[in-house]
Amino acid sequence: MLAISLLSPPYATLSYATPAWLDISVWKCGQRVIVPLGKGGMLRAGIIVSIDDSSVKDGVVLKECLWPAEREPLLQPEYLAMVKQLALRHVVTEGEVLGGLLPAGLRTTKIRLRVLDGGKPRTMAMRDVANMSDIERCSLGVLWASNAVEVLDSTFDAEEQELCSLLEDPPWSVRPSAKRQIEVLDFLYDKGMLSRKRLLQELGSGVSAALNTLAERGLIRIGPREEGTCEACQDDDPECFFEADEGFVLYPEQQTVFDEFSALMHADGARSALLYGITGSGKTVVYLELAAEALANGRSVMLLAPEVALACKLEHAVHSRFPSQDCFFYNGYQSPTEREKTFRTLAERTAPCIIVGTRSALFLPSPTLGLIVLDEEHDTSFKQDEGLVYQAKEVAYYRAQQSNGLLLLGSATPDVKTFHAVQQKAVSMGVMRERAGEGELPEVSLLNIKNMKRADGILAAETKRQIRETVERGEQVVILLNRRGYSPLMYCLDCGQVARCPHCEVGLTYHKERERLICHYCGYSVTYPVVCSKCKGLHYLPMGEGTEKLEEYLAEILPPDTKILRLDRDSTRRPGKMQRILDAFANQEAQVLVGTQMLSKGHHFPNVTLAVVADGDLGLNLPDYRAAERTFQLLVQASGRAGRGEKAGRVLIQTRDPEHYCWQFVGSADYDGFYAEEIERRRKRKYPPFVKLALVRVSYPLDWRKGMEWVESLTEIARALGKEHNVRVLGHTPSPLPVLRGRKRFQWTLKSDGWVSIRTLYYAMRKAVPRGSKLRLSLDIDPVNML
DNA sequence: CCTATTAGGTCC
DNA sequence: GACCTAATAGGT
Repeated sequence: MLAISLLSPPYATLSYATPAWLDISVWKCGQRVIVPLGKGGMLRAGIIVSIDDSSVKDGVVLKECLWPAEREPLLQPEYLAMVKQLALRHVVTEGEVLGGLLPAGLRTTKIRLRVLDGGKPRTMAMRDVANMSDIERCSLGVLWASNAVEVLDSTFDAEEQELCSLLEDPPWSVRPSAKRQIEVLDFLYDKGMLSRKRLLQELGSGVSAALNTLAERGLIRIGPREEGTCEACQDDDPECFFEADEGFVLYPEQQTVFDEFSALMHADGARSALLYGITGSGKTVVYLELAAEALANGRSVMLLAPEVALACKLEHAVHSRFPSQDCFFYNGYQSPTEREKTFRTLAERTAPCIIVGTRSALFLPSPTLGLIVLDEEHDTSFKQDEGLVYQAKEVAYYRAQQSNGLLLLGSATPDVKTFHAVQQKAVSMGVMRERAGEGELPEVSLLNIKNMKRADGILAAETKRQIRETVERGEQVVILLNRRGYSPLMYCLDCGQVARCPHCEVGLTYHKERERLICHYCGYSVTYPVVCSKCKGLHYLPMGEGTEKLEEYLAEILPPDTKILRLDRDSTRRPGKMQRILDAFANQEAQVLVGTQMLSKGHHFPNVTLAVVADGDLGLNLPDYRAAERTFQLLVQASGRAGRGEKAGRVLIQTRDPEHYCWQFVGSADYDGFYAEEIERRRKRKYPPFVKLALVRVSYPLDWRKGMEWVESLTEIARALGKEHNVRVLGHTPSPLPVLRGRKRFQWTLKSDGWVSIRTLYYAMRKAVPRGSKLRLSLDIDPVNML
């Protein structure tokens, strides 16, 4: 009997009989197989998770497993153990975990068998095999046993390989009457690079002609991805100053830390360590030297960064340091084909190698890992909170432990939880407090803008003066504003109504370049001007500012020949665009760079002497116990942007809340001080790491009248069980975004001493909801994003 | 009383 | 997710 986890709905683990048409030795744990499901005999792909002869409960007649999708199993027992662990932890099925982890090509039933029995080669789909008589299947089984049948993997349609990407930014240079073309362009702008197939699927096959026209006129490119180029940086990174083929001379501080960690890596048992090094202290060099050591011991290395661009930098560094070493690059933005290829290659590989990528790379099968590095470990991107929920740090910890390797977390502003673990002696720590280059830490000053009127715009007079002076000196300025678009609120001048998203009840953001109002939560958009839903008026007053407006405003107040660049999600839609903007700024083609927080991470501009944080409080008012931590981390990272060259840098932070406790520490980048204060607050208010905290989210369609009843009865269940299991249940409360994508949303906050009781409670709540209900329930263990 | 729609439950 | 079945509303 085979226990098989299905890789698509219902994602259950079901038992199947071993069929007569194949020898029992064909079936192996971790193997991909094709099975029938339901009365219609639909086909599903699954993974064998165990093989035994225990029986199922009475009345269930086992179906037979149809055919293996491969001869040797894709997944090793350790991998399956990890999947099981994740499923238990997040109270989901193994099928849901596997379905969320495997590249699309490894989850499909669309494989074909090729029969080479001496006659004319035949190929057949799995459907054909299912329709055969038992006798035919048996003879096919004989051929399989004699290796006369091979599996042809779902060669994706040619259309799947034709990737469409934009070559221009909005506004589009097409006739306004070309509705189809505009539809395609807007869609690509929103979703990024897409295959022709998906495009036709989503927009209807009617857009086919529009696609061709656009390609001909050079507005889009259709074709396979160019080999060897990566999404984020299309050419060589100017910062790759690593000498090929030899190690570095480490600074004394780096050497000390390296020696400590190297000893740790060779020790036995579970080991995790924190590399606490200020910005510019040269953490990457330490990672690479440790990697060299792991490889020398015949063990593989994983290097993970919070986002693609940073992972890309790491990859360049790896290539320079280890020119002849196999290095695999993996991230969620690669095409399914590309990801599948890497997954398969690594599943078979036994020789040590280096894997570089973002959080999703953590789920690649790999040869025994000696070292896993999470750079910028405090970054919230390491948590996936949509679809399959996981915290990369925990998965990394598990994998490191499983393979007896070292987990190394690196940051200048560690996660409070991680630092607490260091204090508890659960994690070792190495400290680097010196900048490896010349640069001195910048001088940080706060600017109180509490009394500034809205009409004055977002920059205080003093800020404007400093920006102007810096530009006039021929130096560069970086300005951070965590709000993209032109203006986040549009007031109707006739009735005072704010333009809102019909699906989410949040204000629509005006994007001037595209002449559109856009919902930043669900992507809904309408062309501007639009009639007011209440009074049918057409006159709006844009209130508040986003990066687009700030860029425009700066052009007005700065000398006319000043070049200004903008870096946010809108200006970087096209592949390679982000790198081009960063390069242009690094080459001093512009004096000012305006951007959202994507700018604060890891980039390095020697001539920047002033960094301005336009709205320092933006994060502080979020309904999240980590608001202060987040703000502190962001601002210290941002401060690191100024003064990385020879000239001294200054950082100017505008705030309406200068009394807040986090500012005194931001100024001197005093992490230790901040930590001491923050941990005391958490102890007093009973927040993690002193309790386990989870969020149960629920949502239902706006028009479903029974929804509220259900939520109320779930609260009762939670309360009753909470008392019994010593879990504090707060809620139900409307989510911070009470309506999203046309669904009403509520949440419960659960606090407890242990995860087990929280899971028990959630499990009971979910059991109360019938499957297939309009109610969607999900558990977020240790949420990173309270929205 | 018949049929179109929908809510609930199962899939091994 | 797709499909089957039972329950229900709405129409004749």
